[in-house]
Amino acid sequence: MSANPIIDERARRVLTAIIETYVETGEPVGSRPLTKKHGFNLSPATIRNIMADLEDLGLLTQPHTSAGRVPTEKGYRYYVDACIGAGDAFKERLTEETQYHLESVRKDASAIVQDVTQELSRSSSQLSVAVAPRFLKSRLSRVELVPVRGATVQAVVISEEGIVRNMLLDLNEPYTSKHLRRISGYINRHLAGYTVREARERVINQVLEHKAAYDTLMAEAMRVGQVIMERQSEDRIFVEGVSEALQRLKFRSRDALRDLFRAIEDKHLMIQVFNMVEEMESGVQVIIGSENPVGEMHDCAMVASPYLREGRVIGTIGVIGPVRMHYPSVISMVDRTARFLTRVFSQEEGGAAADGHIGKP
Amino acid sequence: MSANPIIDERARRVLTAIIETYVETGEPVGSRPLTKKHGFNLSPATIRNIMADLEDLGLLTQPHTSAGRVPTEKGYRYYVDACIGAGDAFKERLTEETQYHLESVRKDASAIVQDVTQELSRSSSQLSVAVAPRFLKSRLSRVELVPVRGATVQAVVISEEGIVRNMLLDLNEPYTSKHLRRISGYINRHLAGYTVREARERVINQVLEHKAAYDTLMAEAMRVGQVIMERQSEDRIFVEGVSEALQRLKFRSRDALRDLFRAIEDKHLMIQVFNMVEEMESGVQVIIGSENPVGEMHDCAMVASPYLREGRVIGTIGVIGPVRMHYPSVISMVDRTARFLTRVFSQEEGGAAADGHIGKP
DNA sequence: ATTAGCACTCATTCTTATCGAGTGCTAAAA
DNA sequence: TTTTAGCACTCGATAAGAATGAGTGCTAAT
Repeated sequence: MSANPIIDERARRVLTAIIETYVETGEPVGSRPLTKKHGFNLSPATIRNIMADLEDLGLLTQPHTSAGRVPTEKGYRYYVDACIGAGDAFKERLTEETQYHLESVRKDASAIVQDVTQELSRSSSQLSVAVAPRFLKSRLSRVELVPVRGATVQAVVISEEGIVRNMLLDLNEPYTSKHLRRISGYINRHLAGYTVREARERVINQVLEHKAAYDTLMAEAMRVGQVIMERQSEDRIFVEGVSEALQRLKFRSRDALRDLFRAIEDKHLMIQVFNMVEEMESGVQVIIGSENPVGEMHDCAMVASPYLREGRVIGTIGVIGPVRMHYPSVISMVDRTARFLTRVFSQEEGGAAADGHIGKP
Repeated sequence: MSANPIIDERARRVLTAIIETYVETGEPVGSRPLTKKHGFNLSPATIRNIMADLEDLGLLTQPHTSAGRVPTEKGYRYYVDACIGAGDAFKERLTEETQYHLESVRKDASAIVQDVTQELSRSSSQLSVAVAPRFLKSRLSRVELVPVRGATVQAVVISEEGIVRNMLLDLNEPYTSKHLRRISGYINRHLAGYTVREARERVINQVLEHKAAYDTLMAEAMRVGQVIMERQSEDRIFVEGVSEALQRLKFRSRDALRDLFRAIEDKHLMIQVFNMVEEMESGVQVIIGSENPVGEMHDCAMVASPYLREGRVIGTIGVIGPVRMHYPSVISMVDRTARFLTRVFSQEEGGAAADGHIGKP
């Protein structure tokens, strides 16, 4: 990860300096100004030679013959991989605020992620996106059915970690409370303790076994169980900080910007990207420009990290920003944020999944 | 509403023609092209005279001395008030699709509004916003408490219309299911049948009466009731169609665009605007440019309409677009959409508030 | 009351010239 | 062998001028 052997230390320092001043100014950086600002003990001419080498390696380009140098995507990639020291001065700042916001009012799992996403967008001044925790690997603890009216019931689904999801669903016919308890009883008996994935299989087996449903309630229970399982695995995506994004993301054309948002609004595309991040598994991932599988996102970079519960990935959070962004600080913020979510979802004491602390006066 | 006496019929026709071609082309419209396209039996010179009159009235301007005319905000206002016939050819189109989408999968109240907002954004190709139904005037039917873990419970709140809301909350201490039933029993006994507003008062009175809470459960119940009431009145705002908006909303500066989104992301400001719409009460409202109380929205227009349940306003839905927008069609779409929501929330049969029809194969 | 004609205005577009930051290359210095 | 100084060259960006043409206002004729 650290020492990339292609170029020597000096060239690396130059590359870093170029990228960092380019990120700052947004303008192609020339050799003379670079020597002024940075304390290299080298003349512009020497810098130019190094620049030429870096250009041969494909890490820099010139927009036109007589302009300064601009980093290429490959250049950013190299910079991110090899030039950013692990320990930087950007690590403070985030956590206190975030924690503060979360501690003050308790939320359910999705709301926590949404809040944190918003927080991340604010602190990074960037568009921020996340997928809500998925409970595919979470173990079901209990299901309660609350009659609403007619054949409609509200299902309250609780995982072993005390994470709650709600869904409205229609039964085949109105049942009495007593019958509803029977139905949820069936479900709890057969599915409690299993992950959503396992439970789904069990439901299917049960349905097959009891094809000629000997008990209407049992059949209803199985059907309800199935719907619940299907809904459980649905993904929910949060997008926060549109206004921040508008400020930062300068695009070739306005249409490109619109296409980006179209892509972001398209669940499937985002899921695709998030999956990519999760497959890597090793903390913060940086996806630069055309590395992104989604074409509409070729003009921007994404910094994202999965967050875990008990060692398993349950979701992803990250930011989308211009390729020309301040990676060290953003990477650090995303890392912190993902770790924070991991901590929240892993801590055992029940508070993490509650919404609405009744204030004691 | 219809006949505004300031200008005569012919001038009105000219104004309408100018605004409509301007909306179409986006360029100042001159006298000669206007006579070509439209079948006025008048020469350019005459049109110019009429234009000059309209300019004196403040309904038109010229960007510079020798350009065509452009409508002023006042011009749009006059056009909207006096020139748009009530019946137009734009009334078809929306309803079928929307209904289709809603009928296929059932949702809870907020989700319905969110879906419809998205639909409105798509069909109008505009940024679309809405406030979720507020139940301040809705009557409470029942509250159920489902234990989650420890002292955390999930409250399922059901209104008399079968509309459901969920919230997690922490009790003072863990209670058994039996005790929880007692607590919800108290709440249901004291608050069922009252509107949120009335219930809130009752809670306060109850608390005062039983200051030296003779029953812990009772005290807990009252506290829970209070929290539920407070949460019930919270507003939730939906914003859909950012990508559409980016396409349409051309702004003086990009900063102005960002400011607009900042304003939209600011709940309080949006609520302020929505309140304005609701106070008018008479169907679709058009807020043009600087008529908007929110400064950041001076560069765009908003077309919005409250939606009702049983004659009472419970929320608002609308679109935000450029001042230069095709008002007749947008007004019609917003109107249709609001009426649709009104119908959905007013229809008695229980389906409208259900989420998750269990498909019969 | 309407229209034709004409002089005038002024944003837009195109051309041309200038400027200057920055490079590459070569030859000298270290 | 590496670094530096010097110089010619490139090319975007800016500015100034000239031509274009759509559109108006005004006046006089219909």
